[in-house]
Amino acid sequence: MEGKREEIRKGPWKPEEDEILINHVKKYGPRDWSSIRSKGLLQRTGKSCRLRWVNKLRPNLKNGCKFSLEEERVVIELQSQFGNKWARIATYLPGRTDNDVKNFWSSRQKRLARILQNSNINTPSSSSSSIFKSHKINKEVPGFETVASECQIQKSSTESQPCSLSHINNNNYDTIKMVPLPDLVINPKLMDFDTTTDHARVEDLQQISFPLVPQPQLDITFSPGSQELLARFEDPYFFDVFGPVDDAPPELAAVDQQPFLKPLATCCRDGSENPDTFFDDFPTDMFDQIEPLLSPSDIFF
DNA sequence: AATATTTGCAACCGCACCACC
DNA sequence: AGGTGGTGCGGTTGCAAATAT
Repeated sequence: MEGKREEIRKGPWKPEEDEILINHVKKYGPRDWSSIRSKGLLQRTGKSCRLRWVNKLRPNLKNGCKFSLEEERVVIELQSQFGNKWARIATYLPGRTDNDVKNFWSSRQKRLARILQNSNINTPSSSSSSIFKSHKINKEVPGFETVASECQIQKSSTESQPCSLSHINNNNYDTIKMVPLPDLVINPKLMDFDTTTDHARVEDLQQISFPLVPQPQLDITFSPGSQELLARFEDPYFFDVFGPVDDAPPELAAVDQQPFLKPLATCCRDGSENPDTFFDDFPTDMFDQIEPLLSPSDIFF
């Protein structure tokens, strides 16, 4: 029937459709998307064609390749500057689309939220995997809408010390910038974790890179929620979540000569090496009862 | 090994903006 | 000035793959 022929196709693209789209772009350039359908080449909307081209078919895309450390750093920094302007942020990342950046950020937010979640259930027994049993984060999770202060710790010295927030502050790190938000959220750059133990290791802390995200230094007035979480840093059991660190290896002393940022590797379709991200070693069940992270832009702009 | 759960990503939707008529 | 179509953007959803139990 005639109506049937006019039906608009949705869903995953077939290779044949991709080919038609590519040929169209070769002939006419990446424009006139609607004409693809009006010419009967594809039963896709112009919008759908454009999206397919921009996100998957365009040359030089880094499809199927994890964000490198440098890319992560750029996204974090630009997101703090521009907010959720994914298209704009993507222009700073060759081979990445706004969709890539958006998806990356979304995943990151969930991970961060879960880290925080775990930190919220901090009891001596809380590090058991049963308590850490993970769940998909969604809007049904109580408190999901609320967020918090961001705690950013910058490393500058490397003395091996028993670790609590105060120790980090006094001995291992020069500054702790607290950015007031409704609740408290730990900056992802804060810690890396031993996947076999659910524990953060001091050596990991020492090697984490700390992108310099420009943020205003503010007088701190914590919300009750933030104060509560901050108090947990002083709680002797707090690091049951992040792991014991007072048995840090002596070789830590040598770490301070290491660059903060690991060398970058190029990433790509050809399968070349891509460095692990900060989150690679996070146990998947680290976060629970999450609260989402507000972007700095939500707070300052 | 089978099943359940989580994660990452591709694609869609609704809205906004702009150019053209 | 207002209507229409094309395009771009950000948010959301659904599904397949990966991972956990």
